[in-house]
Amino acid sequence: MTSKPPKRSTRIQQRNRDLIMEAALEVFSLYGFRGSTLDQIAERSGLSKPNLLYYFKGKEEIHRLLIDRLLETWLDPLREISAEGEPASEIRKYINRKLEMARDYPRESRLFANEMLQGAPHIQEELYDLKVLLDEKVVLVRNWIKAGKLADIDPYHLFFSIWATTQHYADFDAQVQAVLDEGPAREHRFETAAQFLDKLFTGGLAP
Amino acid sequence: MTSKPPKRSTRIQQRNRDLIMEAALEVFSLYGFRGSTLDQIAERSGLSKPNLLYYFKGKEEIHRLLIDRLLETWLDPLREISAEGEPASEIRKYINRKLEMARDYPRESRLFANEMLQGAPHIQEELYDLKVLLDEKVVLVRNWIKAGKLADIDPYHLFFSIWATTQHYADFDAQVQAVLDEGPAREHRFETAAQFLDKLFTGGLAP
DNA sequence: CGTGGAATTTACCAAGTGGTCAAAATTTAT
DNA sequence: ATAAATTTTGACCACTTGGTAAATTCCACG
Repeated sequence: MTSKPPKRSTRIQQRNRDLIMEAALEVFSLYGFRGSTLDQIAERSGLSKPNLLYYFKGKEEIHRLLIDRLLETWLDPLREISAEGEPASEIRKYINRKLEMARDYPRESRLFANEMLQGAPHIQEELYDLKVLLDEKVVLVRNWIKAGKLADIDPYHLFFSIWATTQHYADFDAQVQAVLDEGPAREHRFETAAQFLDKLFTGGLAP
Repeated sequence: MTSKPPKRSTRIQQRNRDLIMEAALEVFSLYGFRGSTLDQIAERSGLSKPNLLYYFKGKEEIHRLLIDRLLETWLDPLREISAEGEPASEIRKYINRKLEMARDYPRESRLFANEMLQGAPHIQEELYDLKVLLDEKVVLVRNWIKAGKLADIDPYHLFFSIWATTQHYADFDAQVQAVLDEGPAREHRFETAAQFLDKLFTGGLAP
């Protein structure tokens, strides 16, 4: 009955868990769950395979923890959309934050995309949480529309289009880079994208 | 030196090759190249694994043929954008065709997405062909802008946004369906999407 | 028919896979 | 320093993987 002391994790545990998660993110985001191997993760992390499995129960657990960690921060920008702000600027802010995330965390975006492509087998619950939060914001947008502050568009598809256009720069980066000439066009693609999306949505959402 | 007669393929060959390609599309589009197995493809096609390999040299060849076939038709809508037509309606037509393809050929879209997520390792050449064609259309759009028929936006990113928003409904269908309430909203998602995208781009591209 | 090529199956690899286990090495606390 | 706890490794294992070879069945044709 005596519960053992909290057993706080040591420095080594912290470091190695981080190393593994980092390597796993790299691998899973590239090949998806089924296409990734523990050997790849082991090599990238600099640890041996049995050593990985000393820190995590198995491949599934590593993947699940990655997805959990991802979803935690993924929805932050959506949460921050505020009913108080000016509609146009709230949406612009949201687009910009999403675009920054695509730029700064492309692997997380690809991990998510991989999961979606496979039909989201591991995150049905989390998708429900997303729905609840989204429904809230949809009401908010509907009110903006009713108040004549936004064009009369379908809010769900508005969010779809924002997700699609911003995450595209992470998920399809290979295509984006292949198509843009090397040099400034390629290098400043995120700035140009920000400008373009700003114009597109500003014009497209004006009442 | 005597070249053998053309050796036209039999009915059985035709049928089985089709069966295999169909099954392979299903599997590859879900799991990507590394995550898919010949056994899965064999099972789905109703043939035995050695029988698959009687018709194709190996996993790589099947995948490559699928990608080749995909790219052949993938660019058709882009090719059809005409300098003669009205800018706004040409772009609207393009968006609608792309959306129809996402609806009718979601597996092809996901196959492409999988390839992109992994950095497009197998289709660097084809991406160059895409770039050539796209550059052509970019000039066209630039002329429309110069003529004052379109807002002054970056044409490359315009195409990125069209690709992203339309393919989203195939690639992220799991998310789209999870978020939309079951019933008409979910069932008519492509019609609603068409309406939304029409408004978004019409408004966003008006000069 | 029956026979020669086409199609299919059976029985296999060798390499790669996720995972286990006990022993060895190392770190930590006393 | 040394015992205890933690960390790491090497040797494995059962199963899956892409692929092969030979034997067998099927089938169109004279």
